[in-house]
Amino acid sequence: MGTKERREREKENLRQEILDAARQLFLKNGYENVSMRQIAAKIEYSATTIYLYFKNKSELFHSLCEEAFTKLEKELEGIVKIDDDPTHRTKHVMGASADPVGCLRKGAEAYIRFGLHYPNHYRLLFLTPHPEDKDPEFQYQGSEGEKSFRYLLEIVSMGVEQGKFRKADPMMLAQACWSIMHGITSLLITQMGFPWVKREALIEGVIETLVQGVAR
Amino acid sequence: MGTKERREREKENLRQEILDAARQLFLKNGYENVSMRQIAAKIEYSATTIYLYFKNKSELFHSLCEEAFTKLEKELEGIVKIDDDPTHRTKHVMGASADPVGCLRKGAEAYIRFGLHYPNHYRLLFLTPHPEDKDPEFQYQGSEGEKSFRYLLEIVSMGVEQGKFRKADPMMLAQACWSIMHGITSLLITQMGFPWVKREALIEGVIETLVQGVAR
DNA sequence: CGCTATACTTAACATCGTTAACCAAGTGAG
DNA sequence: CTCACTTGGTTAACGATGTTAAGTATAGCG
Repeated sequence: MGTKERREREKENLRQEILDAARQLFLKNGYENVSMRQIAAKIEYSATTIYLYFKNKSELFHSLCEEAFTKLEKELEGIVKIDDDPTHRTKHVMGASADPVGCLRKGAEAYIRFGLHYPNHYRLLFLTPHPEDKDPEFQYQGSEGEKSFRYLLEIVSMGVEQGKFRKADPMMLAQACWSIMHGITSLLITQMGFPWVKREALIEGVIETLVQGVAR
Repeated sequence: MGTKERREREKENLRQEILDAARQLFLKNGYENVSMRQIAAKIEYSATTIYLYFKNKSELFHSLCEEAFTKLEKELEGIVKIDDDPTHRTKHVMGASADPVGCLRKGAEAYIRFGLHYPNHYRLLFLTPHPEDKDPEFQYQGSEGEKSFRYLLEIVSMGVEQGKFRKADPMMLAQACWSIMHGITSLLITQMGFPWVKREALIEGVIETLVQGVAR
């Protein structure tokens, strides 16, 4: 009677194959330049088969986004340890003696490197307009993206609390920090024709500006 | 014998009509969501006529970009006055007594407001990938975008020179500043579903971080 | 008047995302 | 065992895209 489960397993297999093929193509060519037919060809199925597993191209894309966010989250997890209480009402950083400035610096570095290492993923996550994000249907809460942001928020909160960061609303400050990290990451990805100074120096310069800007 | 000139004039007229129609549509719907046929319909010509005036959709789009950059340039011009010498070898800001910190603050504010006021223009300029930007054919020098950046570079150079900004390569610092301005602008445009704090407070916070970060 | 260059259009191509209709194979019931 | 139904896949098609090739009307000049 394991036939039902076998079917289930095979279905999940194909789903993964689609995701793998789509990820490869999206990463190489970018969202706009890969068609459903190309993805289908890569796994040797007909194009319409994909629609049996994903509502449309956008949903397929979003699945990969969540995946990318998880990757980013893992990356940040190594830098800050968060202890999430079961009520989901408060969170606190492990080790009150941790260094917010150092965390911010390393977190920013990790974030930027992540974006530059997976430029197409990053593009998908933050540079491609998602029309449905305005829909009430779409909710940010609980998404993988939210979790990543919480890490940053924790660092900033701690910094403000310890008096090491400029006195300001932590949420506002965290969003400001994010926008700064995002600025350099996205520009380096999209504006490849611009005559940038040496990349390492620029990244270091931005991070320095960020840290100097929020620390007191 | 003015017929030749009249023809010329009429041709230029239609070119402008195309640009006007395209601008309106691009601004309302974004690059990807407007077709050559739609533009053509708006001016009541056939789609192929556009190709007599512009090589393709991308070139049409680039023309509008230059236009948008000019707008931004004008905006910045009001804040900083630049005196460009004819040799194009050196530039210097008028009034050595000018305040770099104040200029940076006002410049950043103008930049961000520009992006938020013309979100689709901004998207076209900085958020849409331009494949041809990697081609050697495309050169950044002399473009309208370069001129805008030069304003920023001048402010920063002056700041460093006067010892009011952190001691660092002015070009690097200017690029860092730009990336910070761009970060908040682009995120506010693209991530409309994110639970931002009050917009004014956030912008103020980012600018404050920027200024604190580069000033010494 | 007739020729030619100009300005524009229609038709077509290849490709896109997506839907509808179809088909073959496996499952379960009588 | 057989018949109906479900499952998982296909082919064909629709409307739309950017772009090119071929055709047409018109206006100006000899």
